[in-house]
Amino acid sequence: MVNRQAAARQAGPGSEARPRGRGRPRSFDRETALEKAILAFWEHGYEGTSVSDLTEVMGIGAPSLYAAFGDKRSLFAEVVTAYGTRYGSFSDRALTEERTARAAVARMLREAAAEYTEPGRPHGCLVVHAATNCTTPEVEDSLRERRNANVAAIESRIKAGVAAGELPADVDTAALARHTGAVIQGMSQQARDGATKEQLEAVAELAMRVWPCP
Amino acid sequence: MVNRQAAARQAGPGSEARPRGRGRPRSFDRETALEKAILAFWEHGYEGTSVSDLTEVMGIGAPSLYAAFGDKRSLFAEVVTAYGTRYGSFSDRALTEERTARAAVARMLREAAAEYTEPGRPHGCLVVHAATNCTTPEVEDSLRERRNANVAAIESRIKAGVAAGELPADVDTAALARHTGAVIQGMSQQARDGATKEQLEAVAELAMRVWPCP
DNA sequence: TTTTTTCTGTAACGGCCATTAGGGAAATAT
DNA sequence: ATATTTCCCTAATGGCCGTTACAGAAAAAA
Repeated sequence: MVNRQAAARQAGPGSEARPRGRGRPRSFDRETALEKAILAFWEHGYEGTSVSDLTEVMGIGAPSLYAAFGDKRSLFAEVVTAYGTRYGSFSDRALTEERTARAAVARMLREAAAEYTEPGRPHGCLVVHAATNCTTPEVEDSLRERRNANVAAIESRIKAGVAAGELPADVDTAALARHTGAVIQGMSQQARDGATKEQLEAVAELAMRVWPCP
Repeated sequence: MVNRQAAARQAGPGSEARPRGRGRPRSFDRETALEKAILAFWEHGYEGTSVSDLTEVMGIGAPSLYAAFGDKRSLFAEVVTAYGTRYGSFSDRALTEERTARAAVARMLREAAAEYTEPGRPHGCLVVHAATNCTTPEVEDSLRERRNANVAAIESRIKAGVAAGELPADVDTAALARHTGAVIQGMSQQARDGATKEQLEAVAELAMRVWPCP
């Protein structure tokens, strides 16, 4: 019986290159299914997305899901990682590619305004919203650690800026970093609550006024 | 059978004064039970708190809960209202009691840092976190409306400040208000993620730098 | 072709969810 | 005292949860 598209036999790009096994190959593209799972978890959160929801949007049966991704927890873990590389990388890029700490943070905030309101996909940030009030503490903690790591990365970039002489030596790097993290997370919440790209860009621009004069 | 404390016969203070009915009075204090429900929903969110959890912390059976508060939805609605008056009123007080818009917002942010990290109770704001990724859209929307109403109240106070000549007439009141809302919501998230009162106060103080010089 | 391996679909598992029916207990009113 | 009203406890409801046994289909290897 072939009631679903039997496309992409060869295990889509980016999948762990299995040694071309002997049996029947899976009939769905793993990466495409993972993308659907990302969107579902992004929009409805970890507990708001049932396995039933997942099998529906991924277009596969429950046994196929468990065979390809393990249980719900490990699928979510993979989703979070893939989200980071596919949708959350703007943050790291801003921090590494800009010449000054100030420019890095300004770009990070400006791009967040666009990313969090991009049409055709869920608003806001998966890492901020997908595991709030989670019955499974490990899941909630995993995203909390990512958020705190993000703040730490911002502080580390700011410290580098201070070391480079861009900023006064007495600047409170920890407070500046936490402020940036709070603004980003607040922008994500605002995006979920209906704020537009332009409104968030105005917030981002305002937030940069806390920096010492350039 | 009397296995629970039979205190507070007279329907606690603040309860809707029933006409002193004829039958057996309820054996628990409604306000105390409601307070326990507030704490439970505050910490674990609407869907993260089961009716089973509620009956346990409230110290009553499920039928008593349904008789006294209606179903889970209406209990949550009452919880949100009571939370607003018992724990969330600092915001309105700051907006109405201070002489200038700037002082009002500064106090609001400063007090949020303390409220959101108060020991002995859940961190952060119930309105921000208790209905994220909710399977019941009405519940999620009800808190969203409260958040947006809060931003609107801030903007209204800022506009009054402009009208009073405290601020330049060309200030972007909407952006300033949304920025304040985003910072508060971000502070709430940071409090949930482990930030201390002092760290949040530093964020609040930084955030006030976006205001035009006083 | 036959054999072997893996995937897929059906259907079920126990467990927790929110909610409530029903009977007996408790307290007031008479 | 009895009658009346209301509450509380036990236990159950149907429904969805995440997960998996099982059987058969499909494709590769021999």
